[in-house]
Amino acid sequence: MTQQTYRGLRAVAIRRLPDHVDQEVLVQGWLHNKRSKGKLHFLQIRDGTGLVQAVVAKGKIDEAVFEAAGELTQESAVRVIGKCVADERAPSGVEIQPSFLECVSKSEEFPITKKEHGTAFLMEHRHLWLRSRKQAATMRIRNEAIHAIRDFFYQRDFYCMDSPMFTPNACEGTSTLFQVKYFEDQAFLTQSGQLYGEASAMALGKIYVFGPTFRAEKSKTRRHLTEFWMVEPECAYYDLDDVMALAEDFVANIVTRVLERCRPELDVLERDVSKLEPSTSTPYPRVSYAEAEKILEGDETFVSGDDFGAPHETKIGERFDRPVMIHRYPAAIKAFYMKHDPENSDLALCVDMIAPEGYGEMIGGSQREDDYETLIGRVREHELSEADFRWYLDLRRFGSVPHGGFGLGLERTVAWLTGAEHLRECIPFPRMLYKIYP
RNA sequence: UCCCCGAUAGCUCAAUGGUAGAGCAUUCGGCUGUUAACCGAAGGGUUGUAGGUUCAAGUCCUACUCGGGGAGCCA
Repeated sequence: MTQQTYRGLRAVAIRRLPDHVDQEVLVQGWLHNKRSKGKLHFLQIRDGTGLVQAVVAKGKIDEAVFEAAGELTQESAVRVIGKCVADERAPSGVEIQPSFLECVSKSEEFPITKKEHGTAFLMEHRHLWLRSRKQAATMRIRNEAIHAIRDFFYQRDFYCMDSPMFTPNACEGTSTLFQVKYFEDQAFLTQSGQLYGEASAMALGKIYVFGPTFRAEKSKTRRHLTEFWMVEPECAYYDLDDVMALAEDFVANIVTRVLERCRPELDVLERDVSKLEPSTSTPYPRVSYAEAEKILEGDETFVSGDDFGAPHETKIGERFDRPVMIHRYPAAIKAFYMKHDPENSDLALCVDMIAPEGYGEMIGGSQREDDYETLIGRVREHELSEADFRWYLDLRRFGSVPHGGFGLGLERTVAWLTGAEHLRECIPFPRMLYKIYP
């Protein structure tokens, strides 16, 4: 048995139809929309790979089939066999002239119609919203970005070394974590795989962690999710300059790949690709925290020495046509594991990459503290549990080397690539503050 | 946690304190090249909940509930 062949024909993906012009094809999908004009029905059929129209003409097909086509409702499942022909009048350049049409399953009245809907309504119907053109296009771009990420690391001899989702303690001790019951004990959902990534890098040299991360912060903005995907490369024998070089190569590679392979999707999303093109080439601009501060001169909302807020990042990001890397923040506002600048111990050897067009912080990274005594001092200063960090401190006892890495937020990257208004459109089923349905 | 905005037909929205309306969706009719097709007709409402002001409240006031955006935090 197979569903992939029917009446002697193998199903063709709609995206591949231009390769099958003047052939008899089988298309299996759903009715996206129908435009009926008397003795002519235009059926817009989608199958997840694309959209094609089938033209059902009275007199050229069984009367019963013509009638049935007229009764198809939006999102009914349909199977069509017919000749694939090129026609200028067809939206996709090709169309199908059916000789056979079967309604596999008639759809009830579909909640998402051709007119506009509010986001609250659409999110409530996320499971159905994913069928719409723009949402599907966004998901295909997300897919391409994921493959670009894995290929980038594979080609450079990085090993995928995923970190656990369950952790016994907070990684950084800063953000709020989700608590879960772990048999008789308490555990947390990971907020970063980095510390485990460091252990993996000491084992395999260059590694990356790629998985979901969880933040219980009560953030309620278009730039936040409580569950999101993060890629975290970590490399032995890397300093801050190496980390920044890797970060810009990495992002430029993703942008280039998406521009090469996702033009139809970017068109559907009406993304202005000229805004992305500069980001395909490196180097990316690098400014120190001190230099970034000067850009904000005169901004009364900014306090020197503090971290940049979202509006400040936007303001700095707008100065450049591609992502900008801000490095060497005051160590006081950064995590305990970051190495301090030997030239100014008040600064951390860290970098944030800010996306253009106000998409915010895409990457956060640093060179890590590799000296045992210094690190244990920091653990104490931050009042973290030495016992919990025993294994992490061990990494500095057994052949410690300079190392570093960064974390890239997948959804923020996809949001920037697609020009999405909300991060929640960049993941199939977003988890947000108080929102866990569907 | 704090600040701002909103809630009217299945959906998106309109309605000077005075008879609650349109487009889409649905149903019926028309149309052989539609591009969110179009044209004609029909059904569809306890205006988020509870109070209050008023001769009269969708509209003004109070509280609550739910939703949206932003701040902080970060990817």
